[in-house]
Amino acid sequence: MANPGSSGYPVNGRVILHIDMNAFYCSVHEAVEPELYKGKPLAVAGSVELRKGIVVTCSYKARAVGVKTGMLVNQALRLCPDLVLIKPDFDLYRQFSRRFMKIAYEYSPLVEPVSIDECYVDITGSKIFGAPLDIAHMIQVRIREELGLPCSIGVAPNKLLAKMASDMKKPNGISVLRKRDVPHVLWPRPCNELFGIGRKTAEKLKKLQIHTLGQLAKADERLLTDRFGVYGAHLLLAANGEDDSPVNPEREQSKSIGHTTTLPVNMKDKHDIHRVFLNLADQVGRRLRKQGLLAHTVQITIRDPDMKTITRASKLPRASENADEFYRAACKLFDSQWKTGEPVRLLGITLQNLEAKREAAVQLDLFDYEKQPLKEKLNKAMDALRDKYGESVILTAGMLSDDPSALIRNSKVRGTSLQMDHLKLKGLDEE
DNA sequence: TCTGGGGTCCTAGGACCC
DNA sequence: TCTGGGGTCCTAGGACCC
Repeated sequence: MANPGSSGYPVNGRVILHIDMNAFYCSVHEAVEPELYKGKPLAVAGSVELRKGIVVTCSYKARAVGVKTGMLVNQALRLCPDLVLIKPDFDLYRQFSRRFMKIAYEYSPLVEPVSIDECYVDITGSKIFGAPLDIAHMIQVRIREELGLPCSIGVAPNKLLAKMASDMKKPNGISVLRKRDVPHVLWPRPCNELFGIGRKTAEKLKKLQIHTLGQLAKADERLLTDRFGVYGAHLLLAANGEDDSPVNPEREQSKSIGHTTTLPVNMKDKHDIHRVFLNLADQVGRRLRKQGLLAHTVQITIRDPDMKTITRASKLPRASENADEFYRAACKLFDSQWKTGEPVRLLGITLQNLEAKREAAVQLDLFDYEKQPLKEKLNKAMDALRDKYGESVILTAGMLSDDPSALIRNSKVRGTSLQMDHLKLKGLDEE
């Protein structure tokens, strides 16, 4: 930064924060139910009990004894016998995600959500709130006091360095990374520590005798572009700490909404498999409607027991928000692909090509003109019910079997099914 | 050791149209 | 009947991230 002086703001250039929530899922559970979880070694692990799951996130207490993300639950329990396992609750995480980003938004309108637990904030114009470090500190304190959640914040002249900075001190850290720090902080590190370089790219770089970020920063541009195309030029800039991409607050609309589930046991029966799709279609449909969107494309994912994964997609005749249309499209795709008797390990439905319902020119043909509004009302009624009473209040007929696939949806099914008729009637009357 | 579930972005080929 | 080239849409898969 060019002579930041006492203000901490550069004469030219930007000030970017990267806010990274620490052990987000576990921290949320700790904040919501401290009496159950506070100070204990925690792990959020996959929702399927009948198969060995893996650790999605774990608390720092668990990390201290060697538990890591991606580890098998069994293995984690051997390392940490008193590990508390928690099922993921993505609705809850999304709710807390919105709340911490709202706090950031009070300091600048330029907030870009990157994922559920991190965002960039461009505070170049936020001088009235104080120096960059003061703002970072205020945001961190407010997130801790108002939401009960820890976070790390990186302060830098661009997004890339802010992201690297927030990673340097966890939990509860605030780190500054300037351009001039790049040679001594970044360059000694291996390539895969740069955001955007994964295992595959790191391996390819190794073959070019490029092992550290310093070597990458000084590599021949021709060599990189020959090997990686446009991406090569980007790599060179990134290793030098250069990144001029803007903080883009216009990213709030999802590009896709999907659900996948690893089945409790490998499935071979078409009807069982279709039931799982009904379940998945119902869940993605509900999330789609919650966001006021329509989908043009339905994609299914099929994984076999050897982990070989394929996707198949098809475009709907017109944009839709109805689970039954997603369900039918998914089954059709599956049936056209699947050879009878082949075992399946995982199934998924992802809705793509999304469009805001408000802006959609909904084209109703004559035949559908009458029944369309009715279906919409029914969707609304069911969604309202579930907002009020929880996900498992209403189930479509196909989900009410005693086969294992019905349990994937929600383990609370059995507990609430008795109240179903009562709630169903009450909710519909209100509509 | 035998691998979850949520995403984004990019590439590439084939179909189709002009 | 054979020919070129550009553009768009759709689909499949790979790499990456959290």
